[in-house]
Amino acid sequence: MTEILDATDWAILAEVQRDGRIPLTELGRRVNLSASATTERVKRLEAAGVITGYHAAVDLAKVGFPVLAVVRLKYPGSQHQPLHRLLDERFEILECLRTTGDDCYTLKVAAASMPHLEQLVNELARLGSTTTNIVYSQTLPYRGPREPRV
Amino acid sequence: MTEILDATDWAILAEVQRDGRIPLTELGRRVNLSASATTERVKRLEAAGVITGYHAAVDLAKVGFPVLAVVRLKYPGSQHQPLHRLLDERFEILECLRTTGDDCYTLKVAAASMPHLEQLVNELARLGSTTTNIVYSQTLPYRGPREPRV
DNA sequence: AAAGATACCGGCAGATCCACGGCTTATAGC
DNA sequence: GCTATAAGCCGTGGATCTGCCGGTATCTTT
Repeated sequence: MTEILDATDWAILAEVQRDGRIPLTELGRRVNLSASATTERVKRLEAAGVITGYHAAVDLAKVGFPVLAVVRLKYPGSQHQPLHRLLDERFEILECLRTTGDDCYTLKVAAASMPHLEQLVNELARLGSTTTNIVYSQTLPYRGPREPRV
Repeated sequence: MTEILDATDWAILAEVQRDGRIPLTELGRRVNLSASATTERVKRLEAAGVITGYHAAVDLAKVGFPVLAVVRLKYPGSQHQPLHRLLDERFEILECLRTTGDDCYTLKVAAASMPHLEQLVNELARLGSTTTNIVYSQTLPYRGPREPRV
């Protein structure tokens, strides 16, 4: 892996990010490559760690978590174990980013109801001071990276 | 669709969220179902919109975006078109949530370098006042929902 | 008790994946 | 200029998986 991606690699990434289950022959058709050449490209991208996996996306509301919130957590000391334990226990915490700035962590939390969210925030508030924002809507659902303009 | 998920459905969701390319026969083996029964379950989940798609995950740093930041945007008026145009144009914006609270939008932004991030924040700052936090690390990368404790 | 609905299983035809060897092009060294 | 090596691509064939079919067991409905 020359650590550089050409236009074909980016085209492959765009397709598999859009549809992770696209057959290799169809993928090859879209990027103008044979199926076997496409296979080699994909395997190389996987082996290099560029593609880290394939995952199904699940509608949170449809599985009983209609409430989504962003919680920022300001940590007084440097005790990280309690947070990690909470991440292990509370599956309602979907994502956790450690950031610069006044708030050390930014969390994405799913809840079944407002009381449920309140309870989750209470648990987080035992670790530090929290700031909670409810998500109205995903204006832009997560999308992966694209090829930069040249 | 009875609009309710049983334990087997949740087991299927857990597996396909972990590995979106798992063959149906192997999936069936893991959830103690035949391949055809598994197929029907998965199709039902897809048709009901519970599973919204399958996507490859890409390592941002490996494709040239080592800098990740959370930008909160406070919007003075209610002009949403400029933001939507920016979302269409700037693929470096990976996600955008509209939230309650002082800051109307929370964005996740990927950049190739600090100057690049600065430029992106400058563009966002033309729309409103911004608060930017650089992401040190993904303490917990996004994980999907799990079955609630009963 | 019979009819219907639901969920499951097994089997088969067709599609897909995967590993192999051969072909072409690019590069380096002599 | 020529050869050796490597990288990338292609086509093929066997193994696997998927999609569709009918059949069975359980539960509900009438």
